[in-house]
Amino acid sequence: MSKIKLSDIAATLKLYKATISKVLNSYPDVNSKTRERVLQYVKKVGFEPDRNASYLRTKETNTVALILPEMNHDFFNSVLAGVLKRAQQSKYNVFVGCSQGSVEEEKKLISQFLNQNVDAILVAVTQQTNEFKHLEEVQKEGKLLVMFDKIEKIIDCPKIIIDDRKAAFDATEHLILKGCKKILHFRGAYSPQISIDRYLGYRDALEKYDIAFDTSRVFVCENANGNEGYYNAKKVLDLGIEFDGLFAISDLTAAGAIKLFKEHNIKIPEEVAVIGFSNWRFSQFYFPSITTID
Amino acid sequence: MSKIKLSDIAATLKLYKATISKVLNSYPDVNSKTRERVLQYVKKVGFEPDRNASYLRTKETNTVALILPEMNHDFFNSVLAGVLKRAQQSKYNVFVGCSQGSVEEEKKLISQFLNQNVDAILVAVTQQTNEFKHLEEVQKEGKLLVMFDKIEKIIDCPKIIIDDRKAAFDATEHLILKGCKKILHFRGAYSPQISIDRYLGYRDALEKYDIAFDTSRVFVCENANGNEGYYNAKKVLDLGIEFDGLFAISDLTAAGAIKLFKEHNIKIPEEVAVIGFSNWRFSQFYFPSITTID
DNA sequence: TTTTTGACCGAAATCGATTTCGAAAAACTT
DNA sequence: AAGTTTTTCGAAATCGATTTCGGTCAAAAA
Repeated sequence: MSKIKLSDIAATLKLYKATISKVLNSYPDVNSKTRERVLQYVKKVGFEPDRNASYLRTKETNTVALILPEMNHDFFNSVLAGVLKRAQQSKYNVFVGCSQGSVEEEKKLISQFLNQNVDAILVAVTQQTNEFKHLEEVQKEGKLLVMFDKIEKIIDCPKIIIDDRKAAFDATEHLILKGCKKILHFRGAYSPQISIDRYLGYRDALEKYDIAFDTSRVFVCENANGNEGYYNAKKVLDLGIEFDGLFAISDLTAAGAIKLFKEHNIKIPEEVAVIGFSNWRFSQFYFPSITTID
Repeated sequence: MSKIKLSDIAATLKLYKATISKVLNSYPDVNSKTRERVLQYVKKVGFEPDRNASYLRTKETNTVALILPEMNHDFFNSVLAGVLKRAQQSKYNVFVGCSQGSVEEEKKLISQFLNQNVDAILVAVTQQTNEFKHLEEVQKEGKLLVMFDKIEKIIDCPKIIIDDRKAAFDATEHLILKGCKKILHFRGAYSPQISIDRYLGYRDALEKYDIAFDTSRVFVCENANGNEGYYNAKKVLDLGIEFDGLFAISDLTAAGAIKLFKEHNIKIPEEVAVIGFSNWRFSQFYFPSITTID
């Protein structure tokens, strides 16, 4: 039971397929009466031109690709949900790929998507991405490239990021206004722009309120996960470092730290106020709720 | 800068494009020497046939579509991650769609994906899906249909589900073995098979250990979200119902309930042991950790 | 009445691959 | 050496749409 096609319609309407196509693509050179006749019949049988066939002439597929560095991450999940919703409204279809933090996978995905002739590629590059040939390739083939979250400044294309420095400043200021003086910072890895910016925002806030910056209060969480939060919190206690606040690079890191604090009967937020980053959905079900940057 | 194509390769190698194509599709009627020559050159320039063009003759697109009823849900997220990973290994590309719990969206998505000529559609139907024409349409067009999680028994196709009844039995049994006698059950809506099965598993366990089943200990969470867990827990307290355990339809529901219990200084797990369902990743960072069914 | 214009539609080329079929060349039989 | 089979490759059709271009016919202009 194969699908109905342009020539079938042309045959039953005693027209040529070119005419049908012209109606569907609103060319002017077709009589309004036959136009109506075609439109009615097309609607009746629910015909839609085969997208893959159309591509050959138009070079448009009405598809976009979204490449995420990881799954099971509320931020990327929200992005995905948003992209899907918007695409659906415009009858676009969305390919999704996960690079799993690997540049090699990222390259493979981009190459595959280009081969599939997507109209655009939206990508949040991995932490490790330090070459750009595969990204430039997208533009060379005349496809739209859009970067978000983790970006490459070298590439000239639309980019979507948040003002991490400002947000981190706000988060730290929030703790300061609550009375914290000795604020820990669990930062991300050294190279990504986002962890640098959040670190700088943290320092900006300390500076504004004349709080001395103390290197020993900053800990690195390479992957910004829960375990790192847990173990860095343990390190803080082991080292006997004084603290009354914590600004963590992510909610997951914050949650890990909170878990350890609770195990040591450290009261939150009385003894230590904690703020995370990203508003992962589950935050609201902590008790006490984690404060977070949305 | 347009992509290299079959005829370009044929031209430089002084062969006809048919021959190149035959090499790539391992037809037997091509001399092993010219085969080598072609393969080498193809590898050198990194040529891959245009998938959309190939489709016209082969009717295969090397794409599949995955339709999820909701985003931001760890189970579906894991499914997505798994599908993407497996697809990537086989050089398949994956379209993703979200029906947002609406049958209409589900229909639109299926129609769009069929129009895009995907090779297969994997779908977890919505709660509300009660007609099947759009699902049968997939099979009518000769595409593979696979259902998972929420399924329709009427449709004859591969289906992937977990043994909810057994899992719920195990969860409840776990609580009983910990000493619980008055176990609450926050169940899902009435109609979906999964919430029925989990409810039955709960009763199976009570029966096995000769614990009287008490209707008043069962509460319905239509959407199995955190708020419902919270408010049903409040209802339990307001009604003065005795309890020492809770088996919740989902971890989110469990988390909501735990939040309320903590607000009332009810100790977990000393006064009430809680078990959820699904092993959402964040569970492990609760303190105490939520017990859950993976 | 003849010519010109413009509206409308069809014939055919085209996109980039795949696949069938037939021809030429090589290899093998008698 | 003539006939037969096999190997190897090219010519052309094909998939389902889009798009260009030219032809027909009626209406308007001369």
